[in-house]
Amino acid sequence: MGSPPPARPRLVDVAQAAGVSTATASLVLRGRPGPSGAARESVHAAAARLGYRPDRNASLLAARRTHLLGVLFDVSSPFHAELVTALDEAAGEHGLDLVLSTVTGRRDEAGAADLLLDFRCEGLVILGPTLKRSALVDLGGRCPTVVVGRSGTGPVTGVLASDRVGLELAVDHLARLGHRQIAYVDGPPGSIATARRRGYRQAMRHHGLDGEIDIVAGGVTESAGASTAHAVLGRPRRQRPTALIAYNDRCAIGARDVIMRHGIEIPEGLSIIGYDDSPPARLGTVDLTSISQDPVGLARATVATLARSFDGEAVAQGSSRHTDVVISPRLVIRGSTGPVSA
Amino acid sequence: MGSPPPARPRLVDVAQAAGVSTATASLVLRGRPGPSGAARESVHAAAARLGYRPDRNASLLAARRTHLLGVLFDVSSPFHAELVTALDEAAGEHGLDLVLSTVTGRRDEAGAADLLLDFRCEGLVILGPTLKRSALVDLGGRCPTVVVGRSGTGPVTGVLASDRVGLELAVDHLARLGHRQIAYVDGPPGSIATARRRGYRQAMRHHGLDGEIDIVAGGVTESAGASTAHAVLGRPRRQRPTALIAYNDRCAIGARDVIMRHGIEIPEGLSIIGYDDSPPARLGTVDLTSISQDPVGLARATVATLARSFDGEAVAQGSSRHTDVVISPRLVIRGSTGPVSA
DNA sequence: CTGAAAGCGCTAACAT
DNA sequence: ATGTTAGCGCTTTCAG
Repeated sequence: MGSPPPARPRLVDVAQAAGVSTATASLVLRGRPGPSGAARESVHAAAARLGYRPDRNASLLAARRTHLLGVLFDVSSPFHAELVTALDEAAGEHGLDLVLSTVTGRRDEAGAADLLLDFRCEGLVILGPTLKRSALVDLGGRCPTVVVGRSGTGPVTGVLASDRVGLELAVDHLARLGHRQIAYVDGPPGSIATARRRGYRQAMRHHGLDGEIDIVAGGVTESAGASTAHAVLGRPRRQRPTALIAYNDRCAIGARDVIMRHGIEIPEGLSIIGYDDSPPARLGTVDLTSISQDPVGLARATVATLARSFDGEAVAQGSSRHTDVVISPRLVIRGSTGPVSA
Repeated sequence: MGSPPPARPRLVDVAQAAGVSTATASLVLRGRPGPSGAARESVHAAAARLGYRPDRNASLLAARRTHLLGVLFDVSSPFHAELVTALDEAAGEHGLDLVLSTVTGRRDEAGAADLLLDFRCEGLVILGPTLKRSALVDLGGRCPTVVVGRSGTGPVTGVLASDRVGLELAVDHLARLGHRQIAYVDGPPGSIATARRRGYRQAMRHHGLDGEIDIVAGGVTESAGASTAHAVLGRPRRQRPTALIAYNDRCAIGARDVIMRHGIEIPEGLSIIGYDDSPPARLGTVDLTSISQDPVGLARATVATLARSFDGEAVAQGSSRHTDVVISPRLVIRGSTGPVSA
């Protein structure tokens, strides 16, 4: 199982071994200017020899800087997984580390956030749309906070990919392939679904397809998508769309399943576009064209926003409505979309 | 975005407001015996009034106890997600909290583990089989360590679900349904696949089905499963199995896809069992019978093992081979298995 | 350029 | 039962 902690070497030990004071050793190890040549070498040598690793907790207690970003996420979300990975990378470029916290049976979102605060994070990243607005504002009041994937409120900045642009990309792509009867499979009640639905309408109008606007009930899950597909396939032939844009990949995949079992080929008989570019969409067997929210872009923007807030001066807490950072999503073209059949 | 940290109240502040010493306040806040009645009340009141939250770092620096369990996991694994959730719950029951660390572009497994050690975790939980044996042994030497899902080595205890029992459950279930031609879809090279393959053989023999043992090449991914299915469907009818047990769910799902597209009904035409009871297996549209490694059971055993190691005396570092805790997996019956067709 | 010394916020002996 | 006093391991003035 493992031995009890075998007394880690401390800074004093390194200093002693290097024949300098702890002050000098500390400076050297953090690459601070001051100590020179001889000192640096012997300290580094000693540290390496002893296998020294600074005690993070002691450092931060003394320095009042933790270099920690707290991330509140949902372990079971693949999208969050990608974001976390990207955030870690981005954080690294700013000399920051991540502390992860997740909602579990014993801890709701507020509790998970408190845990992060207890670690004295310098910034908070909230993934996902489930935290209550009031809780968000509260967090924002205690610590620089960014919420990813939705608009910010009050002191909290939102970092998100534009749903309007996302749907524009999807509709453009399909229109270019000759589709006109492009239906949109709606999501669950909420601001994200609203934005996407609106984006769909707008994009259709841009293409002069006002008359073809066709919004069908859907949802978040595979089975919601399956129901939607049944509904659509139940229509008379002429009224069936030639392409479907779904609220998200899961919903698209559920629909795809039913459609294929109906003997309709994809994309020959029907084109499908999902949203999120999630791992299942990328499977060879699924191969779903999808809108990517560009997790790497979101992560970079998030960390940059946060870093700016503690490096520089406090961010202008301007009008409570325009504190968002909006990036563009990307269209990932795969095999589920093709030219409309003659 | 959020305000700069508004000077958290410290223990002194609480003590002062309550009119007691920091020592008393400290004891009260941690629910330690000593202070009584009057003191307790006023301290709690003061703490609540000031919104006091102890500084975790300072506490642990002083107490040399972090009450932290470090967990090294793969963010993109749904199975790990379940384990993390269950671990958190189990940790809570022992008064412990989790620190999560994951492999990313900038940090390999060793780096992620170092990060955990930097947080002064009292115990380490390694999920997943990818950490090198030598690295594992190294970690085990520095901190009580448990590896979940595979056998331990040297000082590291393994906590795992028995693959032998798992395959027994699967074969039993199918045999009870009348199946005899039960094929096993093999996994990738490695100890897990070896154990499952062996379990399959053994279970078949138990049922007197030695002659039916049928191991086909497979893999980890959906597309591996798809290839396997193609191979099996390419056989002459008589030689086709009536049931398939796959190395894991992903592989099972890939196979299922191909089989269904071949016009074969599941389970009427063929029964399928997966392994891991992963979220996709539970989808209504997939509904895959699967072997669950019982994440909750694994988590409980893991935390208990670790907790024992720092509460009690050092664990007997017995023979380096028998340091495993093995639990029983569970069979989760869904719609992908049924009686063999007459 | 380097060392001595004073904390960071808390806990734990040791006194009282 | 409560208060006083050292530290935990590090950073950081401030002298030398």
